[in-house]
Amino acid sequence: MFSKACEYGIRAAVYVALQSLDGRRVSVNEIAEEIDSPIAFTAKILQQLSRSKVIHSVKGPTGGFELDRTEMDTVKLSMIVHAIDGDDIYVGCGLGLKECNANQPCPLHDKFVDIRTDLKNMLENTSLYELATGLEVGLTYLKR
Amino acid sequence: MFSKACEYGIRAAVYVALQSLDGRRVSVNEIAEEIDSPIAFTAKILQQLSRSKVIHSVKGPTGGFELDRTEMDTVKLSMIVHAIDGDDIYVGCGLGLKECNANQPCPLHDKFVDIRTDLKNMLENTSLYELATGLEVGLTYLKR
DNA sequence: AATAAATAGGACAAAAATGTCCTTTATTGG
DNA sequence: CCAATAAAGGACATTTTTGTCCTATTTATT
Repeated sequence: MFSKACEYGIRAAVYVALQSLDGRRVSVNEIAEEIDSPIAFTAKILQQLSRSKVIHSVKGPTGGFELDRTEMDTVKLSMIVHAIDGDDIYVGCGLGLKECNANQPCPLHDKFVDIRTDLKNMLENTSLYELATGLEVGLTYLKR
Repeated sequence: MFSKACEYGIRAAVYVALQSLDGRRVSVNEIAEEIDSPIAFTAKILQQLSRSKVIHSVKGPTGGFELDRTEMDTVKLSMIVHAIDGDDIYVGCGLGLKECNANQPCPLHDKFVDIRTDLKNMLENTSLYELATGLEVGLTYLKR
Protein backbone atom coordinates (compact mmCIF):
# COMPACT_ATOMS: atom_id res chain seq x y z
CA MET A 1 0.00 0.00 0.00
CA PHE A 2 2.44 2.63 1.22
CA SER A 3 6.21 2.43 0.70
CA LYS A 4 8.42 1.67 3.68
CA ALA A 5 9.61 5.27 3.53
CA CYS A 6 6.02 6.45 3.80
CA GLU A 7 5.25 4.14 6.69
CA TYR A 8 8.27 5.43 8.61
CA GLY A 9 7.33 8.96 7.61
CA ILE A 10 3.83 8.72 9.05
CA ARG A 11 5.03 7.04 12.23
CA ALA A 12 7.77 9.64 12.65
CA ALA A 13 5.41 12.54 12.08
CA VAL A 14 2.92 11.16 14.58
CA TYR A 15 5.68 10.79 17.15
CA VAL A 16 6.88 14.34 16.54
CA ALA A 17 3.31 15.56 16.97
CA LEU A 18 2.90 13.57 20.17
CA GLN A 19 6.02 15.06 21.73
CA SER A 20 5.18 18.51 20.47
CA LEU A 21 1.97 18.30 22.49
CA ASP A 22 4.27 18.50 25.53
CA GLY A 23 6.42 21.17 23.91
CA ARG A 24 9.30 18.70 23.43
CA ARG A 25 11.53 18.97 20.38
CA VAL A 26 12.88 15.56 19.32
CA SER A 27 16.02 14.33 17.56
CA VAL A 28 16.31 11.85 14.71
CA ASN A 29 17.89 9.39 17.11
CA GLU A 30 15.02 9.56 19.53
CA ILE A 31 12.45 9.30 16.76
CA ALA A 32 14.10 6.27 15.15
CA GLU A 33 14.37 4.65 18.57
CA GLU A 34 10.74 5.26 19.42
CA ILE A 35 9.26 4.16 16.15
CA ASP A 36 11.76 1.32 15.69
CA SER A 37 13.12 2.42 12.31
CA PRO A 38 16.62 2.62 10.71
CA ILE A 39 18.20 5.88 11.91
CA ALA A 40 19.90 7.20 8.76
CA PHE A 41 17.00 6.26 6.54
CA THR A 42 14.60 7.94 8.92
CA ALA A 43 16.80 11.05 8.81
CA LYS A 44 16.35 11.23 5.03
CA ILE A 45 12.61 10.94 5.36
CA LEU A 46 12.47 13.62 8.02
CA GLN A 47 14.42 15.87 5.63
CA GLN A 48 11.76 15.30 3.00
CA LEU A 49 8.98 16.06 5.44
CA SER A 50 10.79 19.18 6.58
CA ARG A 51 11.30 20.40 3.00
CA SER A 52 7.62 19.72 2.34
CA LYS A 53 6.68 21.82 5.38
CA VAL A 54 5.00 18.87 7.04
CA ILE A 55 7.17 19.23 10.12
CA HIS A 56 9.55 21.93 11.28
CA SER A 57 13.27 21.35 11.86
CA VAL A 58 15.79 23.26 13.96
CA LYS A 59 19.53 22.78 13.67
CA GLY A 60 22.17 22.87 16.36
CA PRO A 61 22.17 21.93 20.04
CA THR A 62 18.64 21.79 21.47
CA GLY A 63 17.56 21.43 17.87
CA GLY A 64 15.37 18.70 16.46
CA PHE A 65 11.94 18.30 14.93
CA GLU A 66 8.70 19.83 16.09
CA LEU A 67 5.22 20.93 15.09
CA ASP A 68 3.18 23.72 16.57
CA ARG A 69 -0.31 23.03 17.80
CA THR A 70 -1.94 24.68 14.78
CA GLU A 71 0.09 22.63 12.30
CA MET A 72 -0.93 19.38 13.93
CA ASP A 73 -4.50 20.14 12.93
CA THR A 74 -3.60 21.39 9.49
CA VAL A 75 -1.30 18.55 8.52
CA LYS A 76 -3.31 15.63 7.20
CA LEU A 77 -1.96 12.19 6.35
CA SER A 78 -2.56 12.93 2.70
CA MET A 79 0.16 15.59 2.85
CA ILE A 80 2.69 13.11 4.20
CA VAL A 81 1.79 10.43 1.70
CA HIS A 82 1.96 12.96 -1.10
CA ALA A 83 5.34 14.28 0.06
CA ILE A 84 6.90 10.82 0.14
CA ASP A 85 5.06 8.57 -2.30
CA GLY A 86 3.77 11.21 -4.69
CA ASP A 87 0.26 11.03 -6.07
CA ASP A 88 0.30 7.42 -7.33
CA ILE A 89 -2.30 6.35 -4.80
CA TYR A 90 -4.70 9.05 -5.91
CA VAL A 91 -4.11 9.22 -9.62
CA GLY A 92 -2.82 5.90 -10.91
CA CYS A 93 -4.86 3.12 -12.49
CA GLY A 94 -5.22 -0.01 -10.39
CA LEU A 95 -4.03 -2.15 -13.28
CA GLY A 96 -1.23 0.20 -14.30
CA LEU A 97 -2.79 1.63 -17.47
CA LYS A 98 -1.52 5.04 -18.54
CA GLU A 99 -4.73 6.38 -19.96
CA CYS A 100 -7.32 4.76 -17.74
CA ASN A 101 -10.25 7.05 -16.96
CA ALA A 102 -14.03 7.14 -16.99
CA ASN A 103 -14.10 7.38 -20.81
CA GLN A 104 -11.63 4.59 -21.39
CA PRO A 105 -11.67 2.55 -18.19
CA CYS A 106 -9.76 -0.58 -17.30
CA PRO A 107 -11.96 -3.51 -16.23
CA LEU A 108 -11.43 -2.61 -12.59
CA HIS A 109 -11.83 1.13 -12.91
CA ASP A 110 -15.23 1.68 -11.30
CA LYS A 111 -14.66 -0.69 -8.44
CA PHE A 112 -11.28 0.83 -7.83
CA VAL A 113 -12.52 4.38 -7.82
CA ASP A 114 -14.82 3.61 -4.92
CA ILE A 115 -12.12 2.17 -2.76
CA ARG A 116 -9.64 4.84 -3.60
CA THR A 117 -12.10 7.58 -2.88
CA ASP A 118 -12.58 6.14 0.58
CA LEU A 119 -8.84 5.93 1.09
CA LYS A 120 -8.37 9.46 -0.15
CA ASN A 121 -11.08 10.79 2.14
CA MET A 122 -9.61 8.98 5.08
CA LEU A 123 -6.13 10.41 4.41
CA GLU A 124 -7.42 13.89 3.78
CA ASN A 125 -9.52 13.94 6.93
CA THR A 126 -7.06 12.45 9.36
CA SER A 127 -4.82 14.98 11.12
CA LEU A 128 -1.62 14.38 13.02
CA TYR A 129 -3.34 15.82 16.07
CA GLU A 130 -6.01 13.16 15.96
CA LEU A 131 -3.44 10.37 15.70
CA ALA A 132 -1.14 11.86 18.32
CA THR A 133 -3.89 12.18 20.92
CA GLY A 134 -4.83 8.53 20.50
CA LEU A 135 -1.21 7.67 21.25
CA GLU A 136 -1.08 10.04 24.20
CA VAL A 137 -4.01 8.32 25.84
CA GLY A 138 -2.25 4.99 25.38
CA LEU A 139 -4.81 3.56 22.99
CA THR A 140 -2.39 3.05 20.11
CA TYR A 141 1.24 2.16 19.47
CA LEU A 142 4.04 3.15 17.10
CA LYS A 143 6.31 0.13 17.35
CA ARG A 144 6.11 -3.66 17.28
CA MET B 1 -1.21 -0.76 -4.46
CA PHE B 2 -0.46 -3.89 -6.47
CA SER B 3 3.00 -4.80 -7.74
CA LYS B 4 3.72 -4.49 -11.46
CA ALA B 5 3.76 -8.27 -11.62
CA CYS B 6 0.28 -8.37 -10.14
CA GLU B 7 -1.04 -5.71 -12.50
CA TYR B 8 0.26 -7.67 -15.48
CA GLY B 9 -1.07 -10.85 -13.93
CA ILE B 10 -4.60 -9.53 -13.61
CA ARG B 11 -4.60 -8.03 -17.09
CA ALA B 12 -3.20 -11.26 -18.54
CA ALA B 13 -5.76 -13.41 -16.75
CA VAL B 14 -8.61 -11.21 -17.90
CA TYR B 15 -7.37 -11.44 -21.48
CA VAL B 16 -7.09 -15.21 -21.25
CA ALA B 17 -10.64 -15.33 -19.91
CA LEU B 18 -11.88 -13.09 -22.69
CA GLN B 19 -10.40 -15.28 -25.41
CA SER B 20 -11.52 -18.43 -23.67
CA LEU B 21 -15.08 -17.18 -23.99
CA ASP B 22 -14.60 -17.77 -27.71
CA GLY B 23 -12.81 -21.04 -27.08
CA ARG B 24 -9.47 -19.56 -28.17
CA ARG B 25 -6.26 -20.66 -26.49
CA VAL B 26 -3.67 -17.86 -26.41
CA SER B 27 0.13 -17.69 -26.40
CA VAL B 28 2.39 -15.60 -24.16
CA ASN B 29 3.30 -13.50 -27.18
CA GLU B 30 -0.29 -12.68 -27.98
CA ILE B 31 -1.09 -11.92 -24.35
CA ALA B 32 1.90 -9.61 -23.91
CA GLU B 33 1.01 -7.88 -27.17
CA GLU B 34 -2.61 -7.38 -26.19
CA ILE B 35 -2.02 -6.16 -22.67
CA ASP B 36 1.11 -4.19 -23.62
CA SER B 37 3.50 -5.87 -21.20
CA PRO B 38 7.10 -7.17 -21.38
CA ILE B 39 6.98 -10.64 -22.95
CA ALA B 40 9.48 -12.63 -20.86
CA PHE B 41 8.33 -11.07 -17.62
CA THR B 42 4.74 -11.83 -18.52
CA ALA B 43 5.74 -15.43 -19.22
CA LYS B 44 7.06 -15.76 -15.67
CA ILE B 45 3.85 -14.39 -14.25
CA LEU B 46 1.75 -16.75 -16.35
CA GLN B 47 3.85 -19.61 -14.99
CA GLN B 48 2.98 -18.51 -11.47
CA LEU B 49 -0.69 -18.28 -12.30
CA SER B 50 -0.57 -21.68 -13.94
CA ARG B 51 1.16 -23.26 -10.92
CA SER B 52 -1.44 -21.63 -8.68
CA LYS B 53 -4.21 -23.15 -10.79
CA VAL B 54 -5.57 -19.72 -11.69
CA ILE B 55 -5.26 -20.46 -15.39
CA HIS B 56 -4.56 -23.60 -17.34
CA SER B 57 -1.54 -24.05 -19.61
CA VAL B 58 -0.94 -26.42 -22.49
CA LYS B 59 2.50 -27.07 -24.01
CA GLY B 60 3.44 -27.72 -27.59
CA PRO B 61 2.02 -26.53 -30.90
CA THR B 62 -1.59 -25.29 -30.57
CA GLY B 63 -0.73 -24.89 -26.89
CA GLY B 64 -1.15 -21.77 -24.81
CA PHE B 65 -3.23 -20.54 -21.91
CA GLU B 66 -6.91 -21.01 -21.33
CA LEU B 67 -9.68 -21.15 -18.78
CA ASP B 68 -12.86 -23.12 -18.96
CA ARG B 69 -16.19 -21.39 -18.49
CA THR B 70 -16.63 -22.74 -14.94
CA GLU B 71 -13.20 -21.54 -13.81
CA MET B 72 -13.89 -18.02 -15.01
CA ASP B 73 -16.64 -17.81 -12.43
CA THR B 74 -14.66 -19.52 -9.71
CA VAL B 75 -11.47 -17.52 -10.12
CA LYS B 76 -11.71 -14.26 -8.20
CA LEU B 77 -9.22 -11.42 -8.31
CA SER B 78 -8.25 -12.23 -4.75
CA MET B 79 -6.78 -15.52 -5.96
CA ILE B 80 -4.57 -13.76 -8.49
CA VAL B 81 -3.42 -11.13 -6.03
CA HIS B 82 -2.70 -13.80 -3.48
CA ALA B 83 -0.78 -15.94 -5.96
CA ILE B 84 1.47 -13.07 -7.01
CA ASP B 85 1.70 -10.57 -4.14
CA GLY B 86 0.94 -12.89 -1.26
CA ASP B 87 -1.30 -11.81 1.57
CA ASP B 88 0.34 -8.46 2.38
CA ILE B 89 -2.70 -6.54 1.29
CA TYR B 90 -4.97 -8.51 3.58
CA VAL B 91 -2.81 -9.10 6.60
CA GLY B 92 -0.21 -6.37 6.95
CA CYS B 93 -0.45 -3.23 9.09
CA GLY B 94 -0.85 0.01 7.18
CA LEU B 95 2.09 1.52 9.03
CA GLY B 96 4.27 -1.58 8.80
CA LEU B 97 4.03 -2.74 12.42
CA LYS B 98 4.60 -6.43 13.03
CA GLU B 99 2.19 -6.88 15.87
CA CYS B 100 -0.56 -4.46 14.99
CA ASN B 101 -4.04 -5.78 15.81
CA ALA B 102 -7.22 -4.80 17.58
CA ASN B 103 -5.59 -5.27 21.00
CA GLN B 104 -2.45 -3.34 20.19
CA PRO B 105 -3.39 -1.16 17.21
CA CYS B 106 -1.31 1.36 15.32
CA PRO B 107 -2.82 4.85 15.19
CA LEU B 108 -4.31 4.10 11.80
CA HIS B 109 -5.55 0.61 12.52
CA ASP B 110 -9.30 1.14 12.69
CA LYS B 111 -9.48 3.46 9.73
CA PHE B 112 -7.33 1.10 7.76
CA VAL B 113 -9.37 -1.97 8.56
CA ASP B 114 -12.44 -0.39 7.01
CA ILE B 115 -10.75 0.40 3.74
CA ARG B 116 -9.02 -2.91 3.53
CA THR B 117 -12.18 -4.81 4.22
CA ASP B 118 -13.79 -3.04 1.27
CA LEU B 119 -10.81 -3.86 -0.92
CA LYS B 120 -10.82 -7.45 0.21
CA ASN B 121 -14.55 -7.81 -0.45
CA MET B 122 -14.14 -6.29 -3.87
CA LEU B 123 -11.32 -8.68 -4.79
CA GLU B 124 -13.12 -11.70 -3.39
CA ASN B 125 -16.34 -10.92 -5.21
CA THR B 126 -14.97 -10.01 -8.61
CA SER B 127 -14.61 -12.93 -11.01
CA LEU B 128 -12.62 -13.12 -14.21
CA TYR B 129 -15.88 -13.78 -16.03
CA GLU B 130 -17.33 -10.49 -14.87
CA LEU B 131 -14.26 -8.57 -16.01
CA ALA B 132 -13.96 -10.43 -19.30
CA THR B 133 -17.56 -9.78 -20.31
CA GLY B 134 -17.12 -6.05 -19.75
CA LEU B 135 -14.18 -6.21 -22.15
CA GLU B 136 -16.12 -8.30 -24.65
CA VAL B 137 -18.84 -5.70 -24.89
CA GLY B 138 -16.21 -3.03 -25.53
CA LEU B 139 -16.85 -1.13 -22.33
CA THR B 140 -13.35 -1.52 -20.91
CA TYR B 141 -9.73 -1.75 -22.09
CA LEU B 142 -6.58 -3.67 -21.21
CA LYS B 143 -3.92 -1.42 -22.68
CA ARG B 144 -2.99 2.28 -22.79
C1' DA C 1 11.33 -40.18 -36.49
C1' DA C 2 12.00 -35.28 -37.41
C1' DT C 3 10.62 -30.72 -37.05
C1' DA C 4 8.64 -26.96 -35.19
C1' DA C 5 5.79 -24.57 -31.83
C1' DA C 6 4.75 -23.66 -27.43
C1' DT C 7 5.37 -23.40 -22.15
C1' DA C 8 8.86 -24.21 -18.06
C1' DG C 9 12.57 -22.75 -15.87
C1' DG C 10 17.38 -21.28 -14.68
C1' DA C 11 20.76 -17.69 -14.88
C1' DC C 12 21.65 -13.23 -15.46
C1' DA C 13 20.95 -7.80 -15.95
C1' DA C 14 18.99 -3.41 -14.89
C1' DA C 15 16.41 -0.40 -12.16
C1' DA C 16 14.25 1.04 -8.02
C1' DA C 17 13.73 0.97 -3.12
C1' DT C 18 15.85 0.59 1.11
C1' DG C 19 19.50 1.42 4.04
C1' DT C 20 24.44 3.15 5.68
C1' DC C 21 28.40 6.20 6.24
C1' DC C 22 30.74 10.32 6.23
C1' DT C 23 31.23 15.30 5.58
C1' DT C 24 29.15 19.94 5.76
C1' DT C 25 26.38 23.49 7.79
C1' DA C 26 23.93 25.87 11.36
C1' DT C 27 23.44 27.03 16.15
C1' DT C 28 23.87 26.89 21.06
C1' DG C 29 26.31 27.57 25.33
C1' DG C 30 30.52 28.22 27.76
C1' DC D 1 35.97 32.41 19.73
C1' DC D 2 35.55 27.40 20.57
C1' DA D 3 33.61 23.07 21.26
C1' DA D 4 29.83 20.33 21.04
C1' DT D 5 25.32 19.08 19.05
C1' DA D 6 21.98 18.38 15.71
C1' DA D 7 20.02 18.52 10.96
C1' DA D 8 21.35 18.61 5.75
C1' DG D 9 23.11 16.33 2.22
C1' DG D 10 26.25 13.60 -0.88
C1' DA D 11 28.11 9.18 -1.98
C1' DC D 12 27.83 4.57 -1.63
C1' DA D 13 26.00 -0.37 -0.44
C1' DT D 14 22.42 -3.77 -0.21
C1' DT D 15 18.14 -5.79 -1.32
C1' DT D 16 14.05 -6.28 -3.91
C1' DT D 17 11.57 -5.79 -7.99
C1' DT D 18 11.41 -5.74 -12.70
C1' DG D 19 12.95 -7.37 -16.84
C1' DT D 20 15.87 -10.30 -20.43
C1' DC D 21 18.02 -14.31 -22.55
C1' DC D 22 18.91 -18.87 -23.34
C1' DT D 23 18.11 -23.80 -22.83
C1' DA D 24 15.08 -27.73 -21.68
C1' DT D 25 10.77 -30.01 -22.01
C1' DT D 26 6.41 -31.20 -23.99
C1' DT D 27 3.57 -32.17 -27.84
C1' DA D 28 1.14 -31.62 -32.51
C1' DT D 29 1.96 -32.31 -37.24
C1' DT D 30 4.00 -34.33 -41.20
